[in-house]
Amino acid sequence: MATGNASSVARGSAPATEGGARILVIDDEPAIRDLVATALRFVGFEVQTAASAREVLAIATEFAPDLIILDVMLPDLDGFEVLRRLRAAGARTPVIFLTARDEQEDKIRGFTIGGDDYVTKPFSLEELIARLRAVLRRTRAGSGATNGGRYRYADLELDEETRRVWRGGKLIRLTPTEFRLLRYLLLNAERVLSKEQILDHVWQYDYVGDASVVETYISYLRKKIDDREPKLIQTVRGFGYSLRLETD
Amino acid sequence: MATGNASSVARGSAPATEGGARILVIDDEPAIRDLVATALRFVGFEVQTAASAREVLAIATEFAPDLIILDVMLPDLDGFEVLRRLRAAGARTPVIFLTARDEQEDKIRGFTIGGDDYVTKPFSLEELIARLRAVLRRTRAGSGATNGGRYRYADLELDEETRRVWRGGKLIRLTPTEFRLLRYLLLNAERVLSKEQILDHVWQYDYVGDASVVETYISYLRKKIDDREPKLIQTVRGFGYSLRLETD
DNA sequence: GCGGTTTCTCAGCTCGCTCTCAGGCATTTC
DNA sequence: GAAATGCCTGAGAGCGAGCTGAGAAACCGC
Repeated sequence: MATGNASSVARGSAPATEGGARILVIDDEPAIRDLVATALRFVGFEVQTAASAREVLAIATEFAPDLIILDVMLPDLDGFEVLRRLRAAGARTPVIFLTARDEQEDKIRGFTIGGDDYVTKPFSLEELIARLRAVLRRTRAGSGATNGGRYRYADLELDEETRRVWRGGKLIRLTPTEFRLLRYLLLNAERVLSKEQILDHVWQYDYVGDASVVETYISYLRKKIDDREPKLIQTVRGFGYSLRLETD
Repeated sequence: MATGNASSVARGSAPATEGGARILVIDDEPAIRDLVATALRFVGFEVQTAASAREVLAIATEFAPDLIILDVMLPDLDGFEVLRRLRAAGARTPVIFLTARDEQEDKIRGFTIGGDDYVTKPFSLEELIARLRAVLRRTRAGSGATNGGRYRYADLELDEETRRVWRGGKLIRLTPTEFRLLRYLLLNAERVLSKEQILDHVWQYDYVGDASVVETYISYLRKKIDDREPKLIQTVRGFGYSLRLETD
């Protein structure tokens, strides 16, 4: 089988629902801003960034984003105030807040009500993107038959809302990390993913430690979902892993 | 065995009855107005808002809402007066009053003899939405087979009108908070709900304190309704809780 | 006001989850 | 064939999420 053929897979990591939705990312730390922006662009979103609250309202009008990712702690204005002004201006654009774990919970609460949501730093890209898709799915509801955050490959199935996973119709219990890992593999089915890529997406961005955890978790997943034929998780020696049917 | 299809409940947070009913929300506090509007939109209602009594009559004609949520204390006119004028103008639109706990309750009672109702601030969204559905159900009666605010999952049953709960035909006594929590879980059966989501919906909007109360109440509920097989309340470690049969 | 109920906090405990590490197997390279 | 490298997996340490009992505080009905 030809190497470098993984890219022939059109589906890749951008489910049809993406449709090049526009995302506005606001964070004053360039590292985070770029990390998020790059990751989002890579999976097919159109991304605009800003470093301060001041710019948000103007850009929000001009760029007309479908969703805003907004750091709570900004140098000039507090994220909640930004949301309030947005809403006051009549904008319904859903917002996902980025927040440190212990920034007053009570203030953050109250944002899982509408389409809005929040993600605590440090996060994993997988988790952020999953949340983002969930919000987009919800706010677009009514546009009819959305697949409801359900992903499939061969006889493997994953449901985002109920966080359940089936292999051949049989329910499988996964731990949080196993779930994120499998979701990442599934969304990138047939692609070869390096251990570093996997670490970058599935683990929190501040994770320090080597990539051997990935091996361990692949092993866990294999025991749980790949204990039967046909095997779905393939090792690509020297490169990484891939979720696919080995057709040769 | 059919995977996870035990639910007779219209899943998701928007029961079929909603049918995009139009709700007009009047409150002068932007925070409350937005909170309610967002939550209602999210569960599938069409929402219009206003900040003062003056606007009500005009909008009520133009927007033709199916229900009005009306703060009693408004800067310009008192909510009762608004209702009086509405009725005088021939409008039958049902009203739910929002009122502080100690605004003369007797006065309120006098005004809620029709299809109307009232909710005291601070309220929980769960409670407001439940009341609202109840009023709509009543005023729409005659349109035939409404399920009468009765929700079911497996052998668990909850009656909105009588506030009663059965497990396997046996009546269970629940405290108010336990009831709201169970209702929220039931209306979102099979979904995984985070503790924060639960707090936002089931507890009063001004609750400050951490999410560990949720754990306590889950524990209470388990003792009362889940003291037998099959277990219905599932912990999804690292995410939250879910009401469902674990079919494995 | 009083007794009972309900709500919420807290601390101790348990157990699940995460991650490290080491020895073994497989594959590649020399 | 031997050595080197890459990957697999079992064992186990450490941590922290979640469970629950106890009790303080608030609330309610009379």
